[in-house]
Amino acid sequence: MAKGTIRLADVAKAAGVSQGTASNVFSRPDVVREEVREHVLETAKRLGYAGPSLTGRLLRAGKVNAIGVAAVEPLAYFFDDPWARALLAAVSQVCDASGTGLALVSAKDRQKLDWNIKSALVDGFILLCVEGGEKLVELTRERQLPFVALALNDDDPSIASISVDNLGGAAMAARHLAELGHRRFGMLATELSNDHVGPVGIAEIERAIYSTSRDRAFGYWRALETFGIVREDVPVYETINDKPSVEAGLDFLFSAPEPPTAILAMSDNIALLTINWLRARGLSVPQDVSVIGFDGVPEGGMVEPGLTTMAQPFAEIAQRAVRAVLEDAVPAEREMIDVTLVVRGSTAAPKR
Amino acid sequence: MAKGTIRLADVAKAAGVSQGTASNVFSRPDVVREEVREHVLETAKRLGYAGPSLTGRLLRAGKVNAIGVAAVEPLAYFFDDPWARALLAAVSQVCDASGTGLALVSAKDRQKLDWNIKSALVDGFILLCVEGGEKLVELTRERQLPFVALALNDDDPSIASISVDNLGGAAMAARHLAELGHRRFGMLATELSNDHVGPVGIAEIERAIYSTSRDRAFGYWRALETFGIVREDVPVYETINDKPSVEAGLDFLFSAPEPPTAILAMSDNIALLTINWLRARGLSVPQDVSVIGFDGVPEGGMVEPGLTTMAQPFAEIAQRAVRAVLEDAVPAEREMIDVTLVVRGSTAAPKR
DNA sequence: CTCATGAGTTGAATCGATTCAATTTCGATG
DNA sequence: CATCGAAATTGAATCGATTCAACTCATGAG
Repeated sequence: MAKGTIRLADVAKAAGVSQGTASNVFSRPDVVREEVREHVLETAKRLGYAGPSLTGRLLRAGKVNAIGVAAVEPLAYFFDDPWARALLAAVSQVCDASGTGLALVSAKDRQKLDWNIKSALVDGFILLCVEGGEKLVELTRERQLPFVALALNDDDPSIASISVDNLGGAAMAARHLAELGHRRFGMLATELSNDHVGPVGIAEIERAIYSTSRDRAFGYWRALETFGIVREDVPVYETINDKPSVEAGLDFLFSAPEPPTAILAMSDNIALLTINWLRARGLSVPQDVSVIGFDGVPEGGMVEPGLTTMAQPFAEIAQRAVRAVLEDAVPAEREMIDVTLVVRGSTAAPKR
Repeated sequence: MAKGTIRLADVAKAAGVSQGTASNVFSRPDVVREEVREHVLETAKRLGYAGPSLTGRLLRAGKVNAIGVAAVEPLAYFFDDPWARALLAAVSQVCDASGTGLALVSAKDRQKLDWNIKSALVDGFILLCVEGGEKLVELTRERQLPFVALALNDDDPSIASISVDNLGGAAMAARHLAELGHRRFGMLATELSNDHVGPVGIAEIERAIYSTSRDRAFGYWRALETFGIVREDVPVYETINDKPSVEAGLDFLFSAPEPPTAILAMSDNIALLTINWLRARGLSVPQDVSVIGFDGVPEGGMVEPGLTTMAQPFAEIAQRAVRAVLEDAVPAEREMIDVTLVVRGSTAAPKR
């Protein structure tokens, strides 16, 4: 019938009311007389009006009612990486509850990421700064929208960020194992520097560019030292959080004359890979080797034996992050959140 | 300096050019003289202009450059359910490549879903119709945007939909096991009707409201019958694709006097739960019992033994779905996609 | 009978960019 | 030197709703 699509103005005219009233029928129905409202609604239906156009509404309102989650990774990362998934599941729950939309923004190469961030229809961003965090922050800043950075490897106080207590958490993890009686440890690290995989020394860790990994290492060391174990005695292997590098790390750690009885894994991902590797070698967990992870991803509770780990309170992190974005995060706000020790089956006293 | 935020008009005025030119600087830079362009760009930067407002641009363009993926499930479903994840990972890859944004839309209760679909800023929808598909389609229709339904349990030809060949795939799965020599089967079904869990008879399957499950059952039967196995001899247990109901189903199947040597699972999820259950009972897979799944989720390749399954070509499905939405799906288009048998370690010849 | 009250309605201004026909500028050509 | 065409620029209309001050019209009080 109509030449183009039906506009609010068309409905208003057809129903014989002003555009203002027609608008109210949809966005503030209580203010218009029931009789009129029904008539307008009916007219709208008759005309096949699809409801107020969002863009029109947006233009005036200036709010999209959605937040974006961004990372310097391909989009699929959000569905593949366990940590990202756990976090997003939590974020989506908060969004669900508050009626906020969720848009995924990402790209591995800078060019595209730039464009994606520039053109995402959102009111603010949650930044997953696992890698390339500064780039991401920089790009997002230009957009002049509120944002909050998660897991940022940077202490710039002008960036609103939420992170977990890596130092304290790692210390708690190491203490747990030491208290069980372990004395020979091996550490499997997440990224410390760019493009490096392999055994690393103390000096390299101290000047690591990724503070998350560095803090976790420091935390492990600090706790172990109270048990008389010095850093020099704890071999460390840097992985890139994937299967090949973790297995290489395990080959390295277990080729030592006195292999470790406990593995300090800086992520649950690494820990889970470790358990599989040990199993395949005929080593049983936790009888032969104890393994502790970090993050508290749901997968850790679904394997046998369950993974002992330092759990991040994903729900709380998500809650705060979303709120911060929605309420226009105070830029100087830096929050630190505690992790909790979750003891499951992958840790026990050493054999003898 | 400016009272509010900087608009394009402000930049134009400050740079001493018309608004039209200023607009061109950003959206069609090639058309404006380099000299002028640089001057405007510089002015914009000086003023702290955040780039053309998306809403303003949108209003004119009428395109958001993003698609929504919707399901009648809580948002977290997209990150928790293996099938949804595999699919979304594939969809996101396509989106990434084509520079299309991705928005997640969902809600368990109808009220909210309605609102979410109405207010999602997208150019079209991909509908995950695992459950409550008709509701979803109905709601989406009102929005008058292109959409394509995946895994729709309905044969309405007026709905653009893409689905896999459940019948043929299931037949291939059953044939694979029968050719290995299996003769005693047990079937663990995904939902056939609403709110029912437990053993089901042939008649109930024939009048199942979910065609996906029904077709898979028919497919299994068809193949088995060519091996002389009649449907009456294949016990079927209807699950709701979660751990408790699957375990109840296994209790049922294996309490028979002659327990099955092969399990036909209608989803990889069920198959994986089955393998765990069997393991816990001291039954080894595939020596004691063979298990075949359906879907081809990545998890199936990461467990030991690997899961034999009928793999959906997620990448292809995603590709077609996204294209259909972006190119305004011809409503009468119904596509059927083949699944392929992926043989891994969970199936083998029966013991003797 | 008048006036205040308030619910309901109207119409025009507004949000911020894009677009396109019209106009100006400039260089090249006959 | 006049003229033509291409390139660059301008200005106004436009997208589709929301908002708010102003207005209408009953109703009830004084």
